Amino acid sequence: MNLQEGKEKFISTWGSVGSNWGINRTMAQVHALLLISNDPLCAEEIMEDLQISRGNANMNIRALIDWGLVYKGHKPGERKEFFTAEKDMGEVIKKVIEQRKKKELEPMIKTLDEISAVEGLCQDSEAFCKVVHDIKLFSNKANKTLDQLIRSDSNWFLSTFLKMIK
Amino acid sequence: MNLQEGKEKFISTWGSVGSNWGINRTMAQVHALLLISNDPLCAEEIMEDLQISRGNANMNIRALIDWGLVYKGHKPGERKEFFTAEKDMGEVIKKVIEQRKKKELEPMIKTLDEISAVEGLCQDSEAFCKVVHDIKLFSNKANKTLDQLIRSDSNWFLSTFLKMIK
DNA sequence: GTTAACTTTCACAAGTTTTTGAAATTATAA
DNA sequence: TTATAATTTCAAAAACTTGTGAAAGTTAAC
Repeated sequence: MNLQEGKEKFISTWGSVGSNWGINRTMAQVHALLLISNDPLCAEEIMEDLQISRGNANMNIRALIDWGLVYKGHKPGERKEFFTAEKDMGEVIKKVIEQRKKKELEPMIKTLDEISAVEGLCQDSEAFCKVVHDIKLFSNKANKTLDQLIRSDSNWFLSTFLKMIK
Repeated sequence: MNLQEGKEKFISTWGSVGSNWGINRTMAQVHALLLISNDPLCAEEIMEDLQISRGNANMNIRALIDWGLVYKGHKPGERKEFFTAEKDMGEVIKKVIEQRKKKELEPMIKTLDEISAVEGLCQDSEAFCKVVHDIKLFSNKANKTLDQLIRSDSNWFLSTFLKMIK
């Protein structure tokens, strides 16, 4: 495998990993391309490199910026925008967690609270009562911890995280 | 909200949570239905309750059994199979982690190792070299830790996990 | 062994998500 | 300003995923 093949492999692997984390394939590929690029790239270069349409490139770059995984920049005298990836993996993980927390965990907690409030839940269905209780317990703790992680400094976060997981 | 509405809400919420964890919507709904049921259910009952076809029910029950999230059982004198969900949330989390580790983390580690072996990687592209190194570091540690979690007793796992995340 | 109840399979249908490309909009260098 | 390079939008197309139902395959009670 040479450098070029390595880059292609990295981009496609990161693409499929991403799609298991709520980041669509192209979005993750754009991120991967920027991650391994020494210099900022413009939309044109991204389209060219990944062989995708202008609209697709734009949408996914925009989404990456929303997630805080890509930054927009300019070069003096140039009109077009140049993009850079967040390369600090601690930050990348934090940003992804933040999005998933907001989209998944928080709505689930809200729903579980509503369900817990149902009259006679625990009289009528023992299994249901217990499951709701267990998941609530778990997700509330997870929610608090993730908040702390998100708030923490990224170096501290990654090193603690790596230590924590041994 | 009454009990019935609560159940429906739980099933649909669990369905959408699941789909962010590599479990398709129907598969997660079947799991949810079995989770909150006091007694084992047969295919017919699941089809009826979730209003899905026989084929669909069968495929998803099968997949849940493969993942270890649902168990097959029999009632004396009855020919058909009855299904029960794994209700220990520690086990549920372990099983999901196990699958994702196998499908995502392991292939990624393999690819990163191949890429690291590329001649002159670090001479030719500093950014690429650094990113591959960082991700390798992180994913190898994560891999080892997840192995330990998967191997550990589920009560120990959940309580440690809850403590760990504060 | 026969039969009927139950499970599995699979080609096709329906639903969902992603991508395209051309037109509309915006922004800036001259 | 004006010309034009660059970005954004969006409806339609393509690709992908999931679901259906009827037919084929199994299995166990009799």
